[in-house]
Amino acid sequence: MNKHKDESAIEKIEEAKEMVIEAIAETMDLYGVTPAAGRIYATMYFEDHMNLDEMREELGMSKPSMSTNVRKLQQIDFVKKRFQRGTRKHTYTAEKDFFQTFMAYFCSMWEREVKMNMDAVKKAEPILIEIVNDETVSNDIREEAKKHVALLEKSKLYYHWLEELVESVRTGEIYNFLPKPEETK
Amino acid sequence: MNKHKDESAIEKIEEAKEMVIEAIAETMDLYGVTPAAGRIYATMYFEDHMNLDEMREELGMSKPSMSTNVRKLQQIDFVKKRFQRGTRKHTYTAEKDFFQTFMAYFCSMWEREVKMNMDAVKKAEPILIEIVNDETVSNDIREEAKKHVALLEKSKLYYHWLEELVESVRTGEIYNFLPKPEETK
DNA sequence: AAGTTTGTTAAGAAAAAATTTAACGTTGTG
DNA sequence: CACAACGTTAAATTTTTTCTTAACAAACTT
Repeated sequence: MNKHKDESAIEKIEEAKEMVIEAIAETMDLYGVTPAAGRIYATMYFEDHMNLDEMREELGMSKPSMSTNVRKLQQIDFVKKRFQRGTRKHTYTAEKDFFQTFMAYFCSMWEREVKMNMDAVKKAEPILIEIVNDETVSNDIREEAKKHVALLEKSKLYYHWLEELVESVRTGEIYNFLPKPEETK
Repeated sequence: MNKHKDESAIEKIEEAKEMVIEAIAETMDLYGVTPAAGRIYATMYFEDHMNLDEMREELGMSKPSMSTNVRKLQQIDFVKKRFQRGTRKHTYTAEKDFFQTFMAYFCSMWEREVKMNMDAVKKAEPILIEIVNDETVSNDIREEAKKHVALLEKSKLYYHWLEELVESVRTGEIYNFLPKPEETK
């Protein structure tokens, strides 16, 4: 229990953390955030809770930059605000369960994809179908419209499947098919 | 079959296509490409095949811009180069099967996430474990290291799960659990 | 073999995004 | 009630990314 040993140990812990932090930050572009936001999340990942000033100090960013980045992380449910009465100094906690972050992010993105594209398809398809059924229009044009309708029909199958994927992730049903691995004790 | 009718029909087809193109382009940020690249893909989606000049004309972009954007789309397997002997004018086809694009993109991204983070964990964890087992180090420091080890252990469970998800998407096994919807005929 | 067409690379310009400093509102504190 | 602390917004700067013009290399044509 000598002081020198302790200092060296602390250094090693920082080194180990830094490796993981860098990896997380680098792969977090998949979740649509900048490396800076990734670093913030990864830093919080190793802490129970932090406030903006602690993060600013740790990462050397300005306060507004922290503020906006943390908000982005909250929007994708990677970070939650911890409620604390009697003080204005908010603290934040990182979601440390990656199953949770996976679900939150991809479900919301996939849902958005389904909604936006299905909305467009629902508006576009009737227009095309009307042309297909209009016998006063040249055949080759009607054929083209028909091809497009077939394409949209096929795309709808995918969007429905994606909807079901979202549902099974949300409910946890997917873990019946792909069980979470056991913790080796 | 009069000319006026045909012209109006062509206009309507363009209008319908435009709706879908816009939606696809807008949601394609999920796949890490710019709106411009999204527009290119979405435009090709309605065509059998196109060459760079046709796209440039359609979208009013410069040739180098087309070239780089199409390359990006090829990298994520949304677009394939069509082999054609005897001419230098390459033509490209969009992958129209969204199940395919889903698989190509997410599997490759998830694999990258697993690899990078697992590599980091494999390097960082032994360092932490050494500290945990070092009895000459203060208890509170060892406790901290222990907490981090537990965190990394938990993350490994997720990465293993993600690996299996990739595998089941690649093999198509996932469709046993979540069948592709039937085409309504 | 010279000329033309096609696609890519290089360099510069334009556009977009992120970051910082400064100012502001809000809320707890003395 | 005035002051201080905290977080957000606004405006301006810097940085990064994207796009365009221009020059280039490769390969087909005649």
